[in-house]
Amino acid sequence: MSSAASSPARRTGRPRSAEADRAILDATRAALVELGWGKLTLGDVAARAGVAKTTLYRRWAGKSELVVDAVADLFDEHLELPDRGSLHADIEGVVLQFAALLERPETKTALMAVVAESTRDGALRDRIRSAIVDRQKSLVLLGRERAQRRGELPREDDATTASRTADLIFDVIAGAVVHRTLVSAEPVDEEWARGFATLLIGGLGATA
Amino acid sequence: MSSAASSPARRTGRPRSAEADRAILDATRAALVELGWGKLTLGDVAARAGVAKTTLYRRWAGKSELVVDAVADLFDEHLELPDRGSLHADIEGVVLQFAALLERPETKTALMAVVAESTRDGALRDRIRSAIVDRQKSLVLLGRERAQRRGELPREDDATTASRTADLIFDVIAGAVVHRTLVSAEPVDEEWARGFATLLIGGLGATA
DNA sequence: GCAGTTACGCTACGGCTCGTAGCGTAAGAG
DNA sequence: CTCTTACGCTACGAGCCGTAGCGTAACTGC
Repeated sequence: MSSAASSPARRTGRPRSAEADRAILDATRAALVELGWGKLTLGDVAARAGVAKTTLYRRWAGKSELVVDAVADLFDEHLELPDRGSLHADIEGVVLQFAALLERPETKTALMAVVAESTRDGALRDRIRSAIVDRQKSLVLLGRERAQRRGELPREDDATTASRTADLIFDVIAGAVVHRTLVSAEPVDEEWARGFATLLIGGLGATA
Repeated sequence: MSSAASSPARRTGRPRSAEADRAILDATRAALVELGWGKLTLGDVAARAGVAKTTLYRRWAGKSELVVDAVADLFDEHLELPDRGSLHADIEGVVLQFAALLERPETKTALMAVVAESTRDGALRDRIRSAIVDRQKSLVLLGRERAQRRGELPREDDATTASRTADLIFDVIAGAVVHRTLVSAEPVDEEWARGFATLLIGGLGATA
């Protein structure tokens, strides 16, 4: 999760302070809330964390990488999806789950910014994918599996098309929530989630 | 469109050079392609445009405002939707239309960045809405109207719920395309557009 | 204990971008 | 021909970036 390379056997020398890691990530989130992405500076984060600026640069290559890790923690803690009994209710569940994370000021201001940076930085894009996107996606896959067990969705025969439609559905769900929240700047409340789930399950005909 | 205030009667003094406006916006798009949002500097844009930096600052308050206007021009020129005869085909049309704009390097790197900034700047959000989002939305509304004339969609009785579902559909379409392009970083080709249109019209059941 | 290794805090620095001020000049309006 | 506004140019203080150098702290293995 952090930038620390996967060095399972670091035998010698002074170990890196895990406390400093926590302090830096906490400070990053706090600075995001107060200043937003644009005015956030690494010097300020270091000062808030009570850490030298050099320490911060020894662990993260830049602003983007740091912020990805900082918000990834939130996705770790707040993503779970209880079984609500039906496909419709489960979709409402994922939607409200995503929305709750996106409405935090930390994530709201940070996510689009790092995605924007990632259009020119493949490594950053991979980091975002593994730290954030894939964790959202797992919720969608979980919901589909449940629906298949309930008989609400047919079991896929071909693995390729199954994966392709799963990608499609994920882009539709996550995209709609993100667009509603950040572009339209309207709240994703229960009413909206209900309407969206109805649309997704039944299609345009079902909205009438 | 530009930052020039709506002063219909500017009677006296030297008029602002429209040519400079064009040069600046062209230079901004070129710089976006070469450098991306993050490394784009206003001084560089001014130099490319053959214009003094002060001239640029007299017209735009900052990077975000300038970039919004620069990419808004592209949305002006490239958004239209020929009647393809059916709702399904028209949806594919909007999707490919959006995607073609989003796949340009200028817009790809710029749109998410300004949206990110807009989360802390209401004026910027309004500017994005009127310059970009509303123009996309008009395509969706046009497609719905056509479908209603063809009898593929029912005419709405209540204006309030009609507007609400239109907003929903717009967020779903635009959000899915944006997410597919920028987050999943996969191409929006005709195959994807076909699958998406099928999903949107028929719902999850129709994908089987 | 003691040497070896790595992380930390601190200071300082060149380089870049920002956004503005001041000045003389260019271009239309009346 | 004068008034008014825009332009190009230069210069500037301010802030942030990312790194280097140094002495100190923490932990490991002999």
